[in-house]
Amino acid sequence: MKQDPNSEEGAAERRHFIQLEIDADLKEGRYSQVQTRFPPEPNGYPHIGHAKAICADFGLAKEYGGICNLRFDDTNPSAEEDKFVLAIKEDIQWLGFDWGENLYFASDFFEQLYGFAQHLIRTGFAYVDHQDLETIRATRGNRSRPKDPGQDSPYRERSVEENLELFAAMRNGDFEEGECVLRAKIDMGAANHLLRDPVLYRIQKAVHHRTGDAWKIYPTYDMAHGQCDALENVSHSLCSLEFENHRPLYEWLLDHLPMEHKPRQIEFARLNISYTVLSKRFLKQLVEQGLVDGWDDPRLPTLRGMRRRGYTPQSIRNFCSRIGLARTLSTVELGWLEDELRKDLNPVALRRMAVLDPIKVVIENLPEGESIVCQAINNPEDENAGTRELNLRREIWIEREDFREEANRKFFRLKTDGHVRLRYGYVIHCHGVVKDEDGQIIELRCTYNPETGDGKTPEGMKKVKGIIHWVSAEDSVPATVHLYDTLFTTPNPMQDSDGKDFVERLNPEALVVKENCQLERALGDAKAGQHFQFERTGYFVLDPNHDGSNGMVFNRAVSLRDNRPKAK
RNA sequence: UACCCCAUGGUGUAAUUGGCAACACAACUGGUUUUGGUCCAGUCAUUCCAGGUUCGAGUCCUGGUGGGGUAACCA
Repeated sequence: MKQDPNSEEGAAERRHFIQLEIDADLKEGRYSQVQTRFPPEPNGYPHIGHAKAICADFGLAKEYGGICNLRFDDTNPSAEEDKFVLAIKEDIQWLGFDWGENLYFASDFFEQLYGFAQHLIRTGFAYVDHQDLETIRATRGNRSRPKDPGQDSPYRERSVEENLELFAAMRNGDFEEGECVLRAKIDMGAANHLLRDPVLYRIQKAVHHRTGDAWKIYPTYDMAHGQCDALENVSHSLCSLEFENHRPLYEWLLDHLPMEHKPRQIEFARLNISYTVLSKRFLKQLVEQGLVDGWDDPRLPTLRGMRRRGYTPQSIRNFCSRIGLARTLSTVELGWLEDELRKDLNPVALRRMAVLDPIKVVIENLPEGESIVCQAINNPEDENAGTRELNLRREIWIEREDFREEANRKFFRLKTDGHVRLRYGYVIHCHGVVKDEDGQIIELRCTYNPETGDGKTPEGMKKVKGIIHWVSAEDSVPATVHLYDTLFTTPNPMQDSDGKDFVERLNPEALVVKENCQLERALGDAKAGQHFQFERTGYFVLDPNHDGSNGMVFNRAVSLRDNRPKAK
């Protein structure tokens, strides 16, 4: 068996910068084992961008024989909900990763984090500030003159006792939201503005999805994240590049707190994919404005959307391994995702015939009531998949686009007075076209050549190049098929600077519904989530959201690669 | 504007840490094929620019240019 150097198994050869850093840390004894964590905030549904992080966090832990925790970063109760905790867990498991016993919530650490804050106050590194939000922002630095130092808060030099008392009062609910915050006392002149006395705790009286109203104050990201990492014994805390300038603060807090264990933050570039958006904000907009049918719409790059569309966990993992991990901003071609799915499905998906846009063909020399049994191969990539029988009958369906009254040489399917082979069947000849009053073709009159079974070309006959799929009318199962295309019409919908809203770049043909499809009989007992290759049209999955009460609905996960030259 | 980060083919990543620019995808050409699929073979870059160090620079240094992130009581 040939090994793909980009597959999960073969990836050992090429090491990305994080692997090299971990190698060095292990070699120099900075850490004795690798411990990572995936830290989502439960405020939305994961998408393919999260899959990159999940694969990195869980994948690296596995590779080094370590552990990866799942930690919910639930420090902002007004944004978070329990349903997202469930959804995130579900998606991670679907992707094929398992946190086992290692499930944490930042909210589990609230008491300890409170103690850390008291420690900072006692050591003179934190104070309660009564200035309002605008004042704090303004005094941290002038945006047009960022080099000027900020101004100290008038409350900056309060006594330890007073700060301790006020902080306890904050916790107790004695203050209203916005009345005061706890700030770190670092350096109001720091070049990195994040170090200009950042806010550590703020008052929020919202109900937390796990701790209810037990807390009136909540730690900020900076106060919570690194400390949770440390408490969980995380060695390598991976995050995206936007947290880069939080790293000095991450380290400052760890250095000023009584911690023996110091995790290390390493940032990598987040994922961009052409023709789609990977930003929670914009995805949310599409869902809320009803521009797509919910978070699991197969057009969306959400994990639940992709799952419903027919993407496999393996294909997504292979994709993540193929794109690698780096600090360079990049946009991956959407085609890679499709490619990985085809690669995953091609060896295993059973072949079936399905006519998506049917046109009737009458085979005149095949009498009514008679049928010819044809042996069809279930999967040419897998002998063990066996064969099935198809009945060729007088009336069959073929694809409307497989017939042209006139066409150039590059079109080698059926033409008037031309020949084409029915897959696993016989060569037919078209000698008549029946149209309705509007000129629409409603039927083709053909004859079949009995000498052409089993792919044979009789002596003296020109070999027929075109082969098309078909379904016998009497045996067919009607169905609806959803065809998907890119969500947007341009590769960088968010970056185009033509002044238009990205919504205007939505692709109206991202979903095309085909309602009168005719499937071969074997598809009648397809199970939800089962993948098929419809010959010549793509890979399809039975939509799990349709129970079959209104007929079957198949989603096209991805088309077959299409190399056809443009035929006229 | 300030701080930080990044720059290798159409795309994404490599380059034994200073030693013949590699892999995959796409594209193009051909071959095989009862799927215009799969599979097979071939073609496709003087590493953003300018200097410098060196026998030797994609890699190190200096200066540009371009792109990105941040400047929240979100994460």
